[in-house]
Amino acid sequence: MCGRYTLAVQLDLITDRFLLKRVDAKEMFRFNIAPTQQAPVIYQTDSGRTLTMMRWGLVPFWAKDESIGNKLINARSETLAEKPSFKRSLERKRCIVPADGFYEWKKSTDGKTRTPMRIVVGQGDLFGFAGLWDRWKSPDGGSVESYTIITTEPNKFVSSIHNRMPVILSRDTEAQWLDPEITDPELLTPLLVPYNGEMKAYEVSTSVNSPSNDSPSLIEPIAPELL
DNA sequence: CCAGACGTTGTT
DNA sequence: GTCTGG
DNA sequence: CCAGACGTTGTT
DNA sequence: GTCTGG
Repeated sequence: MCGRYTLAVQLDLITDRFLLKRVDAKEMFRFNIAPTQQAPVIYQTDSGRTLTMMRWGLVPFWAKDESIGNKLINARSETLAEKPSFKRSLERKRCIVPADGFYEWKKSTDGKTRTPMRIVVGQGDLFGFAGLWDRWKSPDGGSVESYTIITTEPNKFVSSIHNRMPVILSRDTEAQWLDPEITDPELLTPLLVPYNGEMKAYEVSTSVNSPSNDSPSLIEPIAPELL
């Protein structure tokens, strides 16, 4: 599944790649985005595609407190249309989560050790995860925007590393995913399929294990060869 | 009817 | 072992 | 996802 | 808010 990812690119590149109309975020380079942290998310507004910072871990609008978000960091594509926590966001609050890589921990055959791998698309291209978001009003009057990343079964490449993978939207389905006119789950879930383009993966340092680490060295290959 | 949960991954 | 926090 | 805590009474 | 279980 997807519990860590990277976004180490210039904001201009994100703006160009996703045709953004508004950018409500500062320049940043992230090498270890972890649940509960703030990260950039793209969603559709009246004025066009907007990028804004949200908390990773969905807090549905009806939640009594924020803590439910700690559990809702992923949503299974196979069932999200039926889940109370995701159903409404699927219809009305879909988003794209920009990234340039994600981490999966590959278990050794004996199951005793887990090796972090960084997986990238193409030649390390910028891409978008399929996500859902929501806005939660806190008792003190503030509001919290949060998101979750949708998962699916792995494609052939990722299956050698892990048994789930995040949904990476193909470029030509991104507009449909963000289109507010589309609200029928039957039209949306077919977009949530395993990525079918080229991917690469390489081993990285276990320094990535700790969410408090976030430096360029985390994405350096520690083994000389790409898979 | 009301009360209580609302999730995933991974492991067994 | 299981839950919480980042 | 992984890391780190997991508790109470009482005192500062 | 909405669904499931008692």
